[in-house]
Amino acid sequence: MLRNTIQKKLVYEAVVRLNDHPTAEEIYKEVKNRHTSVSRATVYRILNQLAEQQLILRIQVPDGADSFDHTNYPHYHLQCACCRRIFDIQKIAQEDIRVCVPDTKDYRITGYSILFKGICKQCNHKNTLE
Amino acid sequence: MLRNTIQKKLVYEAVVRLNDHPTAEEIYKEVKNRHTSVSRATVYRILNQLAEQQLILRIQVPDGADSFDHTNYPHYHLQCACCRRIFDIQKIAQEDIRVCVPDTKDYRITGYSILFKGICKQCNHKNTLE
DNA sequence: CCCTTATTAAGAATATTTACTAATAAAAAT
DNA sequence: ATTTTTATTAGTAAATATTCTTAATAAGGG
Repeated sequence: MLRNTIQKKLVYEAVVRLNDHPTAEEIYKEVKNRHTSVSRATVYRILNQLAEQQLILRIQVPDGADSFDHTNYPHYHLQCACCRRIFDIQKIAQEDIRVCVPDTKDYRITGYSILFKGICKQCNHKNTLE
Repeated sequence: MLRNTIQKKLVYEAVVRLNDHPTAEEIYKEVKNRHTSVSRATVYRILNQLAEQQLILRIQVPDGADSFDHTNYPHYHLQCACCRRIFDIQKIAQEDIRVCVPDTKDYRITGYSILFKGICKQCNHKNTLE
């Protein structure tokens, strides 16, 4: 059975506190600030465990380390091609991505991970010259 | 300007030949079979270049190396939770994932990458006990 | 309180990818 | 066709990201 440890509490709280889609390394540093002895491997293992339990969400990023997100409400993510950061974007509730693939008796679809690509608000406005 | 080299031809042909979503390492080995002197770094660089040109597609996989795919026709990908392999799944043409996020003047969406999770045909049938 | 065993710290190891450098070769210019 | 320019390459080192290993610790059931 899973045990509740100080380390798990610290990692989860760090993900919630850093609500800017932190990487494992950033979470490690944040945890380290409060509890110096925590090991990097422990943070990685706990992040995997929390993602497995769906208490947090793992975001695959094409160029670099995975990001993590506190899943408080359903939303998508956008990676800015310009500044490379990850942003939340709204979800239209009634639309579900699963309607985009046909039903079948062969395979079963249980979920998906999606990352939108584009230009964020700041970079978009910055590049508009006027 | 980009140059056409033997190495690029070999890498592209290997991706087309290995139509099973090979990793960079698998592509490297396939290329190596035909042209021993090709370097691993060259294969990685060319794969990045081809993906940039959208001649091939990069598939981000949560547990391991990226996969690549010869983009002959539009389709999605499914990773089997059981055997971990990547499979093609059909796309319903008239449905577009972009309708799932609202329009806005703030950010711009130029694309997305998606990976469905589930159970593939073989694993699904194998686990059905009868 | 004791026992079982999940969890941990620390660092080594692995996996994946990119950077570096001198040599090579594609294709533009002559 | 020859020269020139510079993108590309092989080979290796290095960087990055993550997991494994091991002995020690501690959570939580009995």
